[in-house]
Amino acid sequence: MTTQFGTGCHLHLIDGSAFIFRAYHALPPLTRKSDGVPIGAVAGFCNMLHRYVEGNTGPDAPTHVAVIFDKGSHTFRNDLYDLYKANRDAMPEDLRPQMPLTRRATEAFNIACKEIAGYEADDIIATLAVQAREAGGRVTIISSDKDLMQLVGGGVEMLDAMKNLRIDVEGVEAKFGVKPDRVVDVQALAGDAVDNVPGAPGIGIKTAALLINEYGSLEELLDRAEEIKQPKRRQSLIDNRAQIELSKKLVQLDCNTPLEFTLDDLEVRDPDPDVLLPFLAEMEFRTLSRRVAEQMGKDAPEITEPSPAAAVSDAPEAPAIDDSAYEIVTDAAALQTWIDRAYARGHLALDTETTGLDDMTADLVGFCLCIDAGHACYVPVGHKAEDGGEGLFASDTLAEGQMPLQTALDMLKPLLEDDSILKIGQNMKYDAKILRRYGVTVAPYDDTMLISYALNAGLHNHGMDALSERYLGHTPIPIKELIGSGKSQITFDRVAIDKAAKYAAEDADVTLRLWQLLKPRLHRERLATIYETLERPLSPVLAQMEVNGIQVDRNTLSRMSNAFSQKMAALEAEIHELAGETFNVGSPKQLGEILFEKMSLPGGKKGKTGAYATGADILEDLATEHDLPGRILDWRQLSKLKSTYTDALQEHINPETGRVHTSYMQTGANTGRLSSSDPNLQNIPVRSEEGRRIREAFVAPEGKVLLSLDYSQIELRILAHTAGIDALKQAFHEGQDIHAATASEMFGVPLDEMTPDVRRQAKAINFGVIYGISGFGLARNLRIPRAEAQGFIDRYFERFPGIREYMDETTAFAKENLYVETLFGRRIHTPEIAASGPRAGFAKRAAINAPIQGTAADIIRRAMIRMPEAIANLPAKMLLQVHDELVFEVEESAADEVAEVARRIMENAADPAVHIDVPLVVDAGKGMNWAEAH
DNA sequence: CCTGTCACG
DNA sequence: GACGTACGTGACAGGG
Repeated sequence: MTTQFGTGCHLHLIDGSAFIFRAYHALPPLTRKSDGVPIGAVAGFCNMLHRYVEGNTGPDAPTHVAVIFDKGSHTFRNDLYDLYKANRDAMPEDLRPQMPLTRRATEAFNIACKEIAGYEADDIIATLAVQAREAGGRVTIISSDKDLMQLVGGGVEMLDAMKNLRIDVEGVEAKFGVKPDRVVDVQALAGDAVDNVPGAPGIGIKTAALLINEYGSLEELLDRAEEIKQPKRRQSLIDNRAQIELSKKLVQLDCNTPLEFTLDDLEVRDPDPDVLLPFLAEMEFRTLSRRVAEQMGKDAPEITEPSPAAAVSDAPEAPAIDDSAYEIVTDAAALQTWIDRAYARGHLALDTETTGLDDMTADLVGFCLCIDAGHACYVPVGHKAEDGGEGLFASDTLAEGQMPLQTALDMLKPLLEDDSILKIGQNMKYDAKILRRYGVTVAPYDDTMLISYALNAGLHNHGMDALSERYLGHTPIPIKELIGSGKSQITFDRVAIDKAAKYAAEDADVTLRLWQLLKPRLHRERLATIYETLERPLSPVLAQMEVNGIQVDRNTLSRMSNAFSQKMAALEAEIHELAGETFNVGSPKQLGEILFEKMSLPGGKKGKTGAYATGADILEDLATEHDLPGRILDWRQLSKLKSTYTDALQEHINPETGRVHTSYMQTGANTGRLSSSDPNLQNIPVRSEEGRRIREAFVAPEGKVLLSLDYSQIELRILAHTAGIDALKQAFHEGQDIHAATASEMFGVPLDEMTPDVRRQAKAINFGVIYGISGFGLARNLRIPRAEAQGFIDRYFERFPGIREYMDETTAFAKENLYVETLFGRRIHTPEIAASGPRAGFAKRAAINAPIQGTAADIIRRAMIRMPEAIANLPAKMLLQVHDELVFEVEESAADEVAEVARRIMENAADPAVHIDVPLVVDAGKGMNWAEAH
C-alpha cells in the first residue's frame, strides 16, 4: 500500500552528516568490545535515530522520511573553486570506518538512506524539498545548517533537533536579515569561514543584508555598486565582483540533483525487528538492543561478552590459507562483482604487482583484491606474452586473458578513492605511489606493517613474511619461486598469469588476515592513538616527499669523483712506497698484516675472525708512530666519499625527473626514527670540510632555494624535561650554550672563562648521557684514562642527580614491562633487558636511549604530518628529513615566509599532546644548495 | 652472505 | 672479578 506523495503528506529530510558529527563529538571514543572497532559515533547515531523514531507520533508525524548523506569529498563546487571547504580538518581517523556503519544503521531502522556521488547532502535535500513543495506537501529539514535556510518557506521549515527549535521564514529573517530567497545573496557577500567561501572582504552578514534589502538583489547591487556611498564597501564590491559571483555559485544549492528514486520511495516504514535487532546486536549495543526489543515485544538479542582469554589470543579461527578460492578476473562484469562486494563490506585488502622494486619507475602488472579471508581475486593487466625468449628477445606484446589496464583502473578508481571504503595493505606507501602514477589516489588506507610496528617495535621485523609466519603460522610463496634470483631473475610481467595470481592473491589474503588480527589489538593495547596520530598519517606525507625528490647536479658530482680519483692515485703510490710493497689499500686484512706483522707497529689486536682491527681510532693512534696510517685514513676518506657518494649518487638520478628520490622506511628504526635508503640521504657527509662539499651537488632549481630547518639540541632538551633537571631546563630557557653550561656546572668554571677543551669534554658527556653512559665508552671517546672518565661521570651525576634517577627508573620500567615508552606513548620493546651478561648492558643502554631518541622522533613526525596543510598555499615542497632536520625547496621570494611557517610548526609540534617544559628551538638556513642552507 | 669500515643524527 | 660497552641507522668493499 503506497500513498502518492501530495497534499497532506509531510516529508522529513534528515541531514545525516550533521547527525554523525554530533554523535561523534558527543560521545567518548567507544570501541566494540569483541574486536576494538571504533563504534562511538555509530552508537550515538543509533540513539539519535531511535529517539527520532520514538518522537514521531501525533498529527505532525511524517508520512515520508529520508536520511541524506554526503558522498565523497569532491563535488562540483570543488571544480568551481578548488579551495572550497579547503580549511576543513580531515575526518578523524577513528570516524572513517564508522561511516559505512551509519548507512547500515539507517537501513536497519528501515529509513530510506540516500547519497549521490559528486553532490553534497544539501543539494539532495534541496532537490527533494522543492519536489515535495511543488507536489503540495509539507517538508521539515532536520538540520541546523544555515546553508539550508535558503529553502525555507512555502511549507518548508527546518528543525534543530538538539534545541528542538523550529526555523520558519521569521527565523531565517532573524538570522540573515532577509527573506529566505535572498539568503544566498547575503551569503555570497558575507562569505563563510567554515566552508571557505570567500565573499566580499570587509562585509559581514549585517552589512550584506542591509545592501541586499536596499538594492533588492545581488545582481542589481553589483551592477549599481558605484552608487554605494561608503567608500570601503563600494571598493570591496567593485574589486571583488568575480569572487562574489563565484561565492554565490558555491552557496546556491542545486535543486536539480539527478535522483534515481522518487518521493514515493521515501514512505515511512516500520522497522523490521528481524533486521534491526541483529544489527544492534552486531554492534554490541546492549542498552539500546534491550530497549528496542522491549518496545517491539521481542526478546533482547544475545550479546556474548568476549572472554578475557579470547581477547588476548593471537590466533582466532580462520579458514586455512590455500588457493582454492582465488579467482583470476579477466572481464568487467567479474571485476564489478568484486567491487560491489567491497562496497558492501566497507573495506578491502589491496596488493599491486609490478615490474620492480622502485616505485618511481616500476610498471603495474596486476591488482589483487581480498574482501573475506580466503577469497581473493587477481586482475592481470600487464603480463607479457610468452615466447620462449629472454632479455632483448623477450616479447613485448601482452598475454591473452587480461583486462585492459585503463578499464580496470577506471573501474577501481572510485572504490580506491572512496572516503568511506577503507583500503588495507602491507607497506601501502609502495602501492599508493605506484597507483598515484596511474592517476589513482588511494585513500583512506590502513597498513598492516605500520600497525605491527606500533604494536611491536623491538620485538620483530614487520615484513609480510615475518608477520605471516608469526601470526598466521603460514609461509607465503617466496617471490624467488616466481622470478628467480641473481642473473637469471625475470620481472613480474614475465611470470605466467596463473602462478602470479596465486602469489598475489595469497599476499592480499594474508594482509587481510593480519589486519583482522592486529587492528583490534591497537585498541586493546592502548596504542590506537600512536597508530592513528604518528604512523597512519605520516605514510602519505613520506610518499609525497619521495615523489618530490631533490635535484642533484651530476656535473658537480662527476668533477668531484675525478678529483678524488687523482688524489687517491697519488696517495696509493705514497702508501705503497711507505709499505715497501704494493697491496690492496682497501683490504683491511692485507693492511693489518702490513702494519702489525711486516712493520711490527704496536697495538695489533685481532678480532673474532682473526683479522687485525684497522679502524679509524686505531689508525689515529698509530699515526704518531708512522706516516702510513695517516695516509691510509686520508685514502679511506676519499674512497668512501667517491664510492658511496660522488659515484653512487649519480646512479640514483631519475632520468625522467633529474632528481634523486630516496625511500623512507617508517618501520626501519625501533625508536620511531625513519630510515632512508636507495639512496640513503640521511648520511650525506657534513662533518668534514671535504665531505661537506658533496652537499653542494644538492641544489634548488632556477628561481628557488633550499631551506633547511633543524631542531637545536632536541634530545638534550627532552632529557632535561623528562628527567626534570632544573639546572638544564633553566639553561635552555635562558638560551645558554648548553655544553658550556654543563661544563660550568660540573667543573665550576665561570661561563666567561670557558675554554673550548673543557666545553668539548662536557659535550661528550652530554652525548654519553643520552646513550647510556659508561666509563669505558667516555674514556674511549675522549681518549682519556678510564678512571678519569669515570671521575667525570661521578661528578656529573653528583651535579645532576635527577639524571641517575631517570636512568634507574627507566631501566626498572623496562625490566618490569619489557618495553619503554616515549612521552607520546610510543612503545619500544626491550626483550633483551631480561638477558644476562654483556647483552644486558646493551639492552640497558638502549632502554635509556630509546625514550629520548624516540620522543624526538615523535616530535618531528608530528611536525611533518602538520606541514603539508601549513604550507599548502605557499610555493614550497618538503623534500627531506634527517632525524632532526627538514629540507624544503621554496620559491626564492617566499623563502623567509615559509621558514617562519615551518619553524612555527616544528617548534610547537609537541603541543597539545605533551607540554615540554623547555622551549624547542629551530634554526633555519637557506641557500642555492644544501651546503649553504645547512 | 658476513664482516669491517665509515657516513649521518 | 672478568667481560665488553657508548644510542640509532645504510652503503660499500673485500673475502670466503
